[in-house]
Amino acid sequence: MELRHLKYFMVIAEELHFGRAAQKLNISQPPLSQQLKQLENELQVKLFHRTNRSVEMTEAGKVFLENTYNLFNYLDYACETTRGVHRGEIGELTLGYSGSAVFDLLPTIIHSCNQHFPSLTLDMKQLTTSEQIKALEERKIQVGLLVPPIESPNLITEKIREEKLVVCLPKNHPLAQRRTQIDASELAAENFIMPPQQAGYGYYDAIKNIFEDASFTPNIVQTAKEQHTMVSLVAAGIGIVIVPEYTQFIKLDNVVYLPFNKHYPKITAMVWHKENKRPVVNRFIRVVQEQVIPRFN
Amino acid sequence: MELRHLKYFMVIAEELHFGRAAQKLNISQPPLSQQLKQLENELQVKLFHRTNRSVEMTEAGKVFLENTYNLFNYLDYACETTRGVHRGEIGELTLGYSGSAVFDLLPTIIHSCNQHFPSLTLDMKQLTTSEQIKALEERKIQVGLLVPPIESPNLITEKIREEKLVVCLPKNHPLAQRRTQIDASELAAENFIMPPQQAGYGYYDAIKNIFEDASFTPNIVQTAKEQHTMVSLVAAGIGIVIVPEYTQFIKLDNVVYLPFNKHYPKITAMVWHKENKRPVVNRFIRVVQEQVIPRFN
DNA sequence: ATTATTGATATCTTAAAAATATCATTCAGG
DNA sequence: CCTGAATGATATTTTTAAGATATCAATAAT
Repeated sequence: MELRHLKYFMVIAEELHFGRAAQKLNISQPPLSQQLKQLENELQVKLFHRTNRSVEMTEAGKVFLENTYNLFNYLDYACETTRGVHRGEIGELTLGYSGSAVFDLLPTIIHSCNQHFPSLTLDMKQLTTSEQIKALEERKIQVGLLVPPIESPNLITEKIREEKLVVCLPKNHPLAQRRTQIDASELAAENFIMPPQQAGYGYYDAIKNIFEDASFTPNIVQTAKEQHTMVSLVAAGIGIVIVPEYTQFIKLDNVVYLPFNKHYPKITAMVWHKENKRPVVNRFIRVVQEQVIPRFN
Repeated sequence: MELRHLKYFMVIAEELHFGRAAQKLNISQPPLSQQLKQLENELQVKLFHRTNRSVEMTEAGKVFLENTYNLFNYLDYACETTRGVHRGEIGELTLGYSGSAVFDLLPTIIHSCNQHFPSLTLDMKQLTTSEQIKALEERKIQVGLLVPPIESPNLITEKIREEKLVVCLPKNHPLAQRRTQIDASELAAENFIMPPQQAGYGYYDAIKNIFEDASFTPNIVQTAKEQHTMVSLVAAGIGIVIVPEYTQFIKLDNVVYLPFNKHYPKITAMVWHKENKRPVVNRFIRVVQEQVIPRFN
């Protein structure tokens, strides 16, 4: 059985006339009779009662016709879905993101995808930069939002935005009263909370760069992975912490955020695997490039 | 696109190797490559990534494979259903029946069909004999259970069973005290309730036959279509009525049923259209012939 | 009785599927 | 770095089967 047989059968069923059906199919009548006969032989079912004067459907024919229509509809649907996947318009991908993307970047991406990429199913996983690099290599996630630099030669990095680093300190801290810009050297004597180095070099190095700029070696009293944790430790008076500016969305009663008098940037980048073969991933990247990155620059 | 393309695609997807897939399909490798290429061209979608060393599915290919499996499953189902309809194993029909079939015949038929014809959907309509004949001619019902004789040359009749006619009279009637067999002539002076003649000749004639046998002209005071109605009228003292024996299932406090001292039969028959083309109808008739009729004889 | 209509059949033609032979690329092993 | 095995693609020929033409048989309308 081939789809040709089914197509011919449908047209005969529409016309109930072999001659007209053949015309509609741009073939002559005899092969049409033959093809239908083949179909009936294979099914072992007569699909039409036919005398030399008239054609009418059998009960079984009616049922088979119904099913044939469904089959072709399903085939159309299957082809369209497949094309959609090919063009990257349909599909799912897993996005890794570091904590600092939660406040503004992630909502913007989700919103843009809802608008420009409605048939994307976006799974999301919060991971540190190093976890993301591993996950990208292992194809557990397809795209990561993290803090560069990254080493891997298999991964492509594209900068999304730059955040200023700010200092977060308890409200009752002497510097907090000033409510003005801070010079890094003023922090020389402080106790610092730091992100763990193994979570990723980018953020860690951006902070270390500040210390180098101010020429002092910080006194590190605690490490913490999550932004929330770090800010809570500040509130508890354990020490102070340098965070990207959007962490200011975390508002606690007894912490304040103050800017530096110099621009210390922390970069957030989108990263993906060089040898990606999934169209949906390429399209997602394009949507971020075209819709999201411009809003942050 | 033809089913051949899809079959080939599935085997390539299974093997991920053109040579082995071709072997499995009993064709050589080059035509397999070509057919797949045709499919990909028609879809405008690459279904496999292939280097000269390896074959792997694309995202779109995976989706199309899934759909292809579904398509073939559906096709199998469609063919099986169609064959079932052809053999008369699947389908629905409408059965007409006269009131007197309700008590024993109809339940037996339903039970037999549930057992021996489970995928039959049986619609049922209570109709008089004449209504059934009309409905059979108009193909509104496919089989009827009625009281012969019938005239139409297009209809085939087969006797199912014979019932004795009995007389139904009020408990306080003088004859009711006897509780023995009645001679028809004893009823000469009674008031009679009769079925309307236009409901069908069979039952009416069977009763008329009794009057002729006893050589009197009955005094008809009322007509009624339904057995229930007739018996209720007897209970109300309007008159007496002659009914088939299974009407005794209708038990009212102040009516009794008495047999005749002669056998006055009423026949119930199965009737269907001579030019029936629906396999399900033939099969139903066969089930009744083989399963139901023997139980009543 | 005659003719037009309609699906089936027989035979021939053509298109396309499949086979054969060969090529290009790549990777393994020396 | 070369050689050979593995593998999918390409070119060409062969075979299969779809389709065309001519014709028939049966039926219904005139």
